Amino acid sequence: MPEALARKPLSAASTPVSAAFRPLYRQIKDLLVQALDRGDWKPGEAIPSETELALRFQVSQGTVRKAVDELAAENLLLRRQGKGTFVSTHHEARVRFRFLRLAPNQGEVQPAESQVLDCRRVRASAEIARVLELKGGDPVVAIRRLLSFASVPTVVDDIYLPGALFKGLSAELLNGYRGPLYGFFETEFGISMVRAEEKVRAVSADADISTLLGVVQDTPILKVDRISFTYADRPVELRMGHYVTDRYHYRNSLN
Amino acid sequence: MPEALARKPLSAASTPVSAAFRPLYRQIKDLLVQALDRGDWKPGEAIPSETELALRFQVSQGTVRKAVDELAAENLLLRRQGKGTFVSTHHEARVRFRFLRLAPNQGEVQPAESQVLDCRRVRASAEIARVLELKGGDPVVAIRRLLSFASVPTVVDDIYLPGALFKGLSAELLNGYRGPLYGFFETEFGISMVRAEEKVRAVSADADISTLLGVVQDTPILKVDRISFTYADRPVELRMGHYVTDRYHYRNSLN
DNA sequence: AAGTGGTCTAGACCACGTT
DNA sequence: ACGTGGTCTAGACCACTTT
Repeated sequence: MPEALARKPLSAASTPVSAAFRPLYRQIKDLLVQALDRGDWKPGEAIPSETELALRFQVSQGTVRKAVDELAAENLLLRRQGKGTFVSTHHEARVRFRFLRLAPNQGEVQPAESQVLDCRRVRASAEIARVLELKGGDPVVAIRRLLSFASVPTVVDDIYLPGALFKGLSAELLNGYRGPLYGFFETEFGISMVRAEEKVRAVSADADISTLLGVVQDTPILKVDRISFTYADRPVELRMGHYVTDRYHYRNSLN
Repeated sequence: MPEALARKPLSAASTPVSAAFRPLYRQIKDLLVQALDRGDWKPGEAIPSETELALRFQVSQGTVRKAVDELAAENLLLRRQGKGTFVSTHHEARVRFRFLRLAPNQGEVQPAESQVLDCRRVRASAEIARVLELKGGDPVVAIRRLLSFASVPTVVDDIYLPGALFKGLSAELLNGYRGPLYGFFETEFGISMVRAEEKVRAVSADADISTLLGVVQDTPILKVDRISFTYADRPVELRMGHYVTDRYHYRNSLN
């Protein structure tokens, strides 16, 4: 990790043009993200203490604090008073909750049962290549899975992953794993999902989907198209979800 | 505005039990929210400067800063370097964007044309009373409106408001107003929508809705049930939206 | 030049969890 | 008792906007 930071980036002598002014704490934030991206500290682990980081970067503790504050606000880090600051992991209900917006109309959230129906390696279509920032024809892993709650089929997900990042991924591996998919990706492939964008639409269930979900054809289905990003805002997953929303709904907060 | 703040709330002598420890900046934050709720400063106006507030509350500027930081993060306030800190208003595209999640599949966001179809005063059903924290039978304003983009009908909203807060609201008034509904509520009734919770489902268009939206019956419709809250987390609007999502989608970010 | 928010520092002390 | 994050302070200086 580099030590000396520019306190006056791009504004030394003649040009006080601060068009690209970048505060110290933001530079430190970037360095921390890079470290996370490199895997210097694994999900679930503690990062060095604030005083330690302050020493390392040669800035005051308050400056490190502000960088960490922002990363905690973005949910990349998790602060726990008295214990330390930890790398977020999908092996926590709290994080999982942010990525599964489906909630029951009544009662408590049930754990989902996941069943992988298909997992094959294919070549990226133009559309998928564009979204995942690959070249057309690049290898891609295509997964179809069914999520059930209390044995009621509720979600069919079609998932596309860059083949280069998920070598050796198979239906057997996936079905042998208990727990959230993103937790699996994290521990088995070192890929942390950090953020996602979703587009939600109402569509009709086609023959395929209606069969899998056990509903009559043309039942209204909530279609959720998701692009997930890892640390440096690199897209690493395209997911098309089909939700039955008679007993469940997609929850959202507007702030 | 009260001046003296408890620096050690509920933990004076014998019991250092900080079960209810409340930092200074949070107390100040609460005072600021109360002031906003009272309407001490109107949407769009500047609040006093940080140094002014620090003086007023008898704390350091940094403590005021932290309170304002949180309110800015929650979008109640808007900081503008060199100019001041302003009360958020729905008369800004930036704020409106947060509350209208519908975006076109292609092209830029168009301004919506709003047409109020109905506005009447009714008595709250048990369900509506529960959500709006009223008594069953309390007066409620019921509005039905149609949103169109480039003359294409796209959204039907059924809106319910507490009658006591929206006296004199009528279809004429509503239709005479250009701009976002929440901006209208803000300037005409002093009600600021600050936060909302939504539940999204896929349903079939019934006869009513399909006619209004110009689609065939049983077309899949995105149904968006929203509860909006004003400053002290008081619910002040129940809204049931019906979106046609062939050319538009509901966008969302997972962080 | 003056006023605003934004950054950075250094230090004191508190709350929380672990040893 | 110790180490962690959390709060609060006071002061210096920077960046941005307006006068």
